[in-house]
Amino acid sequence: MTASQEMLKADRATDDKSRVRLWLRLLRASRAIEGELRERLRTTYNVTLPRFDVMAALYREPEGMLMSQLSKYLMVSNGNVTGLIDRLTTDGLVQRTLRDGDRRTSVVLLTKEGHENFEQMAASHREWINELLSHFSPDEAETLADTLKVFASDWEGEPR
Amino acid sequence: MTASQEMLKADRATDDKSRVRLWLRLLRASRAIEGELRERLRTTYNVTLPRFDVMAALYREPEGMLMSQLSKYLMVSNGNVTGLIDRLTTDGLVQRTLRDGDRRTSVVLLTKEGHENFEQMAASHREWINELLSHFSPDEAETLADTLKVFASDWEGEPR
DNA sequence: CTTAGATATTTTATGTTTGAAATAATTTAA
DNA sequence: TTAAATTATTTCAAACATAAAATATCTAAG
Repeated sequence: MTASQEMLKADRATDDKSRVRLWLRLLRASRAIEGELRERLRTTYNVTLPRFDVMAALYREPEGMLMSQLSKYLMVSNGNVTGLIDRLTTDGLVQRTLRDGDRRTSVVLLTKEGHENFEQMAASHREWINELLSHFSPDEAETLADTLKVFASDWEGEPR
Repeated sequence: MTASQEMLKADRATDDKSRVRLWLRLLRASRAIEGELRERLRTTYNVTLPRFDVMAALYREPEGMLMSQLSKYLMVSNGNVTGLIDRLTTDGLVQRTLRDGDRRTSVVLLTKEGHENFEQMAASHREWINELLSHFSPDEAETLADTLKVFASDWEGEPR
C-alpha cells in the first residue's frame, strides 16, 4: 500500500467518526429542543407542533400558499398536509380558497382568528427559543446558523 | 431610558433574531438529513427509520435495555417504544427477556437475526452520513459536534 | 377537438407518536 | 405486615406521517 493510499484510508476513517458523531449530536439537539417546544406549546396553548409549524408558514405568506408549497416548505408529505389543513380548517384557524382559474389548486391562508391566535403563540415561541438556546451567544448563534446554511442551499429543493 | 437599558434592549433583539434563525436552520438541516436517511433505509433495506433507531440503540448494548431506557435514550414516549418493540419482535429482530427479579421490567435485546441485519444496514448508514455531511471537513465536523454537546450535558436527562 | 401526459390534491393503508389512563409489580413507611 | 407511594410498562384514542394509488384538472401535440 502506498503512502497516499494509507493517508486516504486514515482520512476516511476520521471522517467516518467525526461526521457520524456530528449527525448524532445534531439529531439529539434538535429532538431535545423540538420536544421541549412541543410540550410548551401543548401545555400553554393547547396546540400541537405540526399545527404551529403550518400556521407559522402561512403567517409569513399573507397571500396564502398552495398545499404543495406547504408540503415542500415544511418537508412533510403531501397527504400529511391535507390532514393538517383539514383539522385546522375545522377549527376555523385556516381556510381554503379558490383564486386562480386552476381548479386543481387550493390556496390556503390563515383566518383572522388564526392570524391573531398565531401572533400570541409566536411571541412565546421566540422567547422559549432564546431561553433554550441561551448557551449560544448571539455571535456564536450567527456563526453556527451560517455554517448550517449549506443544507438550505444544497438540498432544500430536492424532491422527496 | 438609560444607556444601559437601551443596550440591553438592543442585545435582546439581536439574540432574538440570531437564535431563532439558528433554531430554524438546525431544524431544517436535521429534517433534510433525516428525510434522506429515511428514504434510503426504506428503499435499500425496507426498514423504517424508527426501527433502525431502536436497533442501533440495542446494538450498542449487548446486555439489552429496559423499555424505559430506550424511551429516554431515543427521546420518544414510553408508549411508542412498546409498539415499536412489539412489531420488531413479531419480525424476529428483537426479543424481550425477563432477567432480574423485577417482574415489572423486561430487558429487550437484538436477536441473532436482528444483530446481523443491523450490521449490514449500519455500514450503509455510516457511508450515507459521510456523503450527506461531506460539506463539513473532519475538523469542522469535530468542532461543530463539540459545540452541540451542550445539549447532551444539559437537558438530556430531563423528563418529558 | 381529442387524447396523452403532466400537475395538484386527496384518499387509502400502514406505521409512528403522543399524552393520559390503566395495569402490574416493587418499595417505603407507619 | 399492610397501605400508600413509586416505578415500569402497556393500552388507548387521537393526531401525525409516509408512500402509493386514485381522482380531478390542466396543457399541449396532433
